[in-house]
Amino acid sequence: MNLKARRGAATRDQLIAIATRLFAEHGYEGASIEAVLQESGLSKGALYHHYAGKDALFEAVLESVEADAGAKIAEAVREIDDPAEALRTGVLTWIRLAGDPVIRRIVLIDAPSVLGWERWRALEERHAFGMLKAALHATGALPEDQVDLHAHVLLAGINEIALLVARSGDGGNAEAVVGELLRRLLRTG
Amino acid sequence: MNLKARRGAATRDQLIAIATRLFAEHGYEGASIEAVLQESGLSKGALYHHYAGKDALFEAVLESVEADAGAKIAEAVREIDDPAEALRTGVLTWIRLAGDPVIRRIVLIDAPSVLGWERWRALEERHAFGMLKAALHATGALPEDQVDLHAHVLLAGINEIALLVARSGDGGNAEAVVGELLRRLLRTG
DNA sequence: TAATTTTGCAGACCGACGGTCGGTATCCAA
DNA sequence: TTGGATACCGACCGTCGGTCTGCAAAATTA
Repeated sequence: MNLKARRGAATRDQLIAIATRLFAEHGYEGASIEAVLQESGLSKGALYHHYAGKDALFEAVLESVEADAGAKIAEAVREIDDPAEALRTGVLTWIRLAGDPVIRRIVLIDAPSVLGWERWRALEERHAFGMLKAALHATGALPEDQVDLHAHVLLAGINEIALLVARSGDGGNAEAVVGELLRRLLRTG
Repeated sequence: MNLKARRGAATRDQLIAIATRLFAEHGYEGASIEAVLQESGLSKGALYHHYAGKDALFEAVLESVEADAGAKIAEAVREIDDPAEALRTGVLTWIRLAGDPVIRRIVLIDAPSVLGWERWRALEERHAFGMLKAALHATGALPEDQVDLHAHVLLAGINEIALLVARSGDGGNAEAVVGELLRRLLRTG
């Protein structure tokens, strides 16, 4: 079970790569399965052998995109010891990554609508949201039972800022704004 | 120009009402134009005479839903003099309204994906976001040039809370959380 | 090595859907 | 009265997501 498995994995990778591009460019609705097949040179049978449907393909794309972003953030934070500083850097990295339409369109805009809020939340729990919660927890600035809620509010605010930054191109200002936002939300008082 | 105009308006109202229900129940993708026509007893010609396409119908639905919510919030705040208290009440009313799937699914989940972020923002500016900005401004708690940004972050956080409340059903806790959130975000320091 | 099963993939086919278009009836305005 | 605009009808079309049968090659078993 090796040659065939490798071929299958390669096919999946190819489909994910192409679908990621098309979903980011045209949105979920605007990107057609047939376009993915045409670009990949594969057949419908191949795609539906690996993915149950268009939404499953989208979910796989989302998973891959988030995993990628997560790795980059982990890398950016790797050598930072101070939890508060790590949190700040991680958030700013995330905002910078959201400059890429792949993140913006797929993760921030289309995902909740395509997967439904519940499935979307479950997936986020394993990625951006999970990381943020862990980082928040590490700072120790919040009571244990408030971490989850604050993470929600904070992530929502961060994502909104990311969209604003992407639109205005004013990346420089984001730093100050995020710093201020964190200070306000984390102040235990 | 009266009987015809009235008939047209009535037809539009009917389409909006039915489409609102179906969009809320099945989401934008899951709700078919044909289902709307079947329930209304109208023809395709009628619908496409009034609306340019499915997304235009959705936008009209969204407009109507937001206008409705806006009116309810305005009503809830009408006799409150203290701006800070009005802000708090308005926000809590909005969260309560988001208990309705019509608001949740259409406004909070599907809208950005269907309209695209830009068109969505422009529409929000005339409704929830506009009201919030005005309310924030009235409190005088923020420097003029920070109102817009804070309104974005605040609305994003509020909407997230609304979704959480809707899921957990824990409406009682929302009050305290929102109060705390407002206090933190508006504290000028 | 031979037989059998499983896996990866092909592509014809289908129903549903969003959207178009020519046509008709009714109302209003000149 | 008549010309044009408005509201609406419904047949038709292309596209899209999804299904199904079939097949060759690899893996497994005998």
